[in-house]
Amino acid sequence: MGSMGDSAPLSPRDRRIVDVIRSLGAGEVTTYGDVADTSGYPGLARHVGALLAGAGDDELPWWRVVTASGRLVPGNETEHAALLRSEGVLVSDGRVRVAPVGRFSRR
DNA sequence: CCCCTGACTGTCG
DNA sequence: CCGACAGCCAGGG
Repeated sequence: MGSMGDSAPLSPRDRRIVDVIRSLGAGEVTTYGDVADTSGYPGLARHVGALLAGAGDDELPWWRVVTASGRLVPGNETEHAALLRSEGVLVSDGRVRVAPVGRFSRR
């Protein structure tokens, strides 16, 4: 087997999306659509979710990405909420209300 | 090439 | 505010 750090051969597009997600800082919450748009692929919000679903969370802060309405990952809301709260994000009823930084920060 | 699925999104009642 | 619906787009069978 190869050395450590080798991951699946992501396409340039997926690579770009992953890069954007990795650039998110603690307490910075954004949306699937925003990630897709920032990556340069508007309209691929669903693809972002599919990518996170199949990617390893070892180096990907998947918890900092939620739906446009603030909904957390279905089936994993408890863990998701815990991770967000540990970064200072206000989560209520399985949904992000306010985050220190990002799309859900105070307006 | 056709059909179905999905960690999405905006609109409508 | 929330559920139902339709639109959108890539991936897999």
